[in-house]
Amino acid sequence: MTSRGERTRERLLDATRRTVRDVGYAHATTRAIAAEAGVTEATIYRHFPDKRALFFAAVLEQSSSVLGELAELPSRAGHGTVEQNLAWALGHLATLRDDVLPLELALITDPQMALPAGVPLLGTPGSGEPIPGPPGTIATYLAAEQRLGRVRDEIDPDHAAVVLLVLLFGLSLHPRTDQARTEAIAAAVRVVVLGIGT
Amino acid sequence: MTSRGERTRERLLDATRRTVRDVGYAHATTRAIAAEAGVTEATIYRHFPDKRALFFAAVLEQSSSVLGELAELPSRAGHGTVEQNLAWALGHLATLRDDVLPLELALITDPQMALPAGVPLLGTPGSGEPIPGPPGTIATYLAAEQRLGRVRDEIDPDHAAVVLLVLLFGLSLHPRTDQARTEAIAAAVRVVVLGIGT
Amino acid sequence: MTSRGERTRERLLDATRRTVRDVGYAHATTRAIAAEAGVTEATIYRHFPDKRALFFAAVLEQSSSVLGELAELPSRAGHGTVEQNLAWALGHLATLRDDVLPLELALITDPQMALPAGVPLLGTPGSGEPIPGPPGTIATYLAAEQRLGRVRDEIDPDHAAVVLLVLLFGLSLHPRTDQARTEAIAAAVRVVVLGIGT
Amino acid sequence: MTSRGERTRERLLDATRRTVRDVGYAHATTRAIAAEAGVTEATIYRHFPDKRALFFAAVLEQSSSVLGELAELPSRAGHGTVEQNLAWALGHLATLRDDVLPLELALITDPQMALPAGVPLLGTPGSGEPIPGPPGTIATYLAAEQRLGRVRDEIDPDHAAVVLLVLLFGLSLHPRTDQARTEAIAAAVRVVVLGIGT
DNA sequence: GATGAATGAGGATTCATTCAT
DNA sequence: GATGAATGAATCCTCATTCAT
Repeated sequence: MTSRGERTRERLLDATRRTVRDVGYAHATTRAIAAEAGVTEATIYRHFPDKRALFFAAVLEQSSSVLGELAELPSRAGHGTVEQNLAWALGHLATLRDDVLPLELALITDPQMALPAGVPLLGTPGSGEPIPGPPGTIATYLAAEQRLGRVRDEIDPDHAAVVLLVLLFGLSLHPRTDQARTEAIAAAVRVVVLGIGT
Repeated sequence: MTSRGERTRERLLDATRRTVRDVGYAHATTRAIAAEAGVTEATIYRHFPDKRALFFAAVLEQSSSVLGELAELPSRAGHGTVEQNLAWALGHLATLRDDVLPLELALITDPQMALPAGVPLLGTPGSGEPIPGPPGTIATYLAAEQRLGRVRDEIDPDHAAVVLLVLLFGLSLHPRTDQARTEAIAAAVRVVVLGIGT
Repeated sequence: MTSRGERTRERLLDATRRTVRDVGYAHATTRAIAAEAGVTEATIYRHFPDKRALFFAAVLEQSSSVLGELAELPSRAGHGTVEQNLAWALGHLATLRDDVLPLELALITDPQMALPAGVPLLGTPGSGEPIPGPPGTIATYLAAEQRLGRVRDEIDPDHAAVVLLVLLFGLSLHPRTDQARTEAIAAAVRVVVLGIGT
Repeated sequence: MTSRGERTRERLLDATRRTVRDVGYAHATTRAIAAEAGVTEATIYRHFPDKRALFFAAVLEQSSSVLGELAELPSRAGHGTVEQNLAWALGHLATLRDDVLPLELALITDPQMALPAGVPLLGTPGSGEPIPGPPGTIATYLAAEQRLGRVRDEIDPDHAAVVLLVLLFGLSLHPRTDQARTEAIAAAVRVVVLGIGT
């Protein structure tokens, strides 16, 4: 039985995501968010220490559920086709991107906006250690498929994972219907799996 | 002979790009830009109707020169390897991205910030008409290579072009040294050209 | 047998004095005080109608005990030296000042903050009627000493009392250790008793 | 020929002093000051980096002229009576106090409000080095009189100077007419010069 | 008796923009 | 052609206070 505070907090997180989606990060002011949530600006500050914390919470909450499901990707190695599995994974992540992208962009764009530990959605390959988050999960999957002979030996799983995620990232920037996006993702995945060259 | 006004205008455009690069779009205020250019804020409004116009001008000016050089890509079809040509094209575009990306992101992120006609840096495939700007140029090149049998028949040049550009876009988000970036681009292009699958 | 309410009230008064002393009047918010007392802000309003009332109570409570002891000063006339007696009185009042000064200053400084009747810590001489509070007590003492020939005839006891209190007030503004303060008071009293001139 | 900016700056400083005097430091908001000066709040920030700077400027400007005149006090040693000279000096400083006191109190009261170097109106004796500002000037004067035999040998000039200033400080807290204040100062000075004891 | 949640009014500060000079 | 001065609107955030539980 969620208390009143719980519910307000949730309403604020929802309102934050909605507002950012609708008017863009730059115009997602505390005023706008409070109005969208049907509370006063001051209420925001009863639940979050400041605006940044509100935004991060809005992202993290949304991320964790999606990322949880993504974790099963490596166990799909050997089942279905590589193309299907990757399309499934990226399609999955795409739903996350819609809510998370604007903030991610703000994080990337704004040097003042430092990340709190965690949330490495894009990740950096080549650093040696196992990469956490989506890049790592996808790389692990690709390595598994490589062992099964369903992915070329020349491919570096880490690099390929980043290619795929970056692809998704870019595709997310084009607003589309869900239907169209699924297809766009499928097409892009096919290009990467097949390769362009003969 | 460039008049004083010309020179001031140029200084403002430079200052705009520099400021956005350094402090991020969100903090690229008229004050900061004017200071960087060594003029007063009021001077901005002598040369541009408002802040948006200043930013668009800053992007367009930078773009046109780079895009001009890109135009020769299709004529490279059949010469060198496909991988080399694509790496060259993307490497070329990457220099542009550095100056232009933050603003592009702002444009994409901020609904209030509508594009003035033109400047389709990413482009949308599947709309039928010939696509202008980089996506079109790359698609044209890929189609030419396809006719020469150096690109698979199953590939849709428009889709593939977007994949490549989006890839570049994503890679631009990871700040790196020029050296490292060139390699990252090369690696990504190889993945796409070879394909992941066996 | 102090009830829970009594104890909470006392904790609030303590917390108020402590908070004002530590962070200054301007930053002694209801939030800070409640936190210091280990209760919720709302609890304050269960015990006091508003913030002003809390502050006044915090001062009055502290004052009354000290002022009670000061009342015996006049009866010291003729005993010890004048200098000793005055140093004792001012030293006594100094302990009060520490807790009360910041609020006194706020009262003096802030026109909106009207005094509730009573609490005339400094008092105004020359108004004819017997002066209540410390100024009156000290004036009474000085008059008694005057009659005993231990204080000059030319001295107006009322004026001299204010001089002494104002002195104390001023000395209180310099934060010092207890030790150092006692000495400072003694030195100041000596100056006033001896006189500067030859 | 004072420029428009000069005049506005002056108006702001005036408005600051007036506002603090009228509504107290706590209620001297940027809004109130701007209104009093007949400008917008934003105008304040064209002339001063922040509120603190505005307040300090308002004090310093007022102080410097008065303090300049005080500098001639030591040269009065030997002329007139000690009592007259001290009354003149304190009377002089009193005019300053009216404008400066509320801010001084704020400075003293608010731990967060650090002084920018300078403006040591009260000063701390006993630190050995020559004391700057009013305390130092008065101490210098007293020492000079001491050498002339017009001030007791037992008196420590530094301590006595602080006593006098602190006296003034305290007296300033009682709002009075100029007439009444001059008399109060004279009476207080007489008490200190004569001494209470026989 | 006390709390957690909510709020309205107001705080200092910044921004893009205008205009007289 | 450029500037110094000014502004209105908006920003994030805080405070004293209220009320249902």
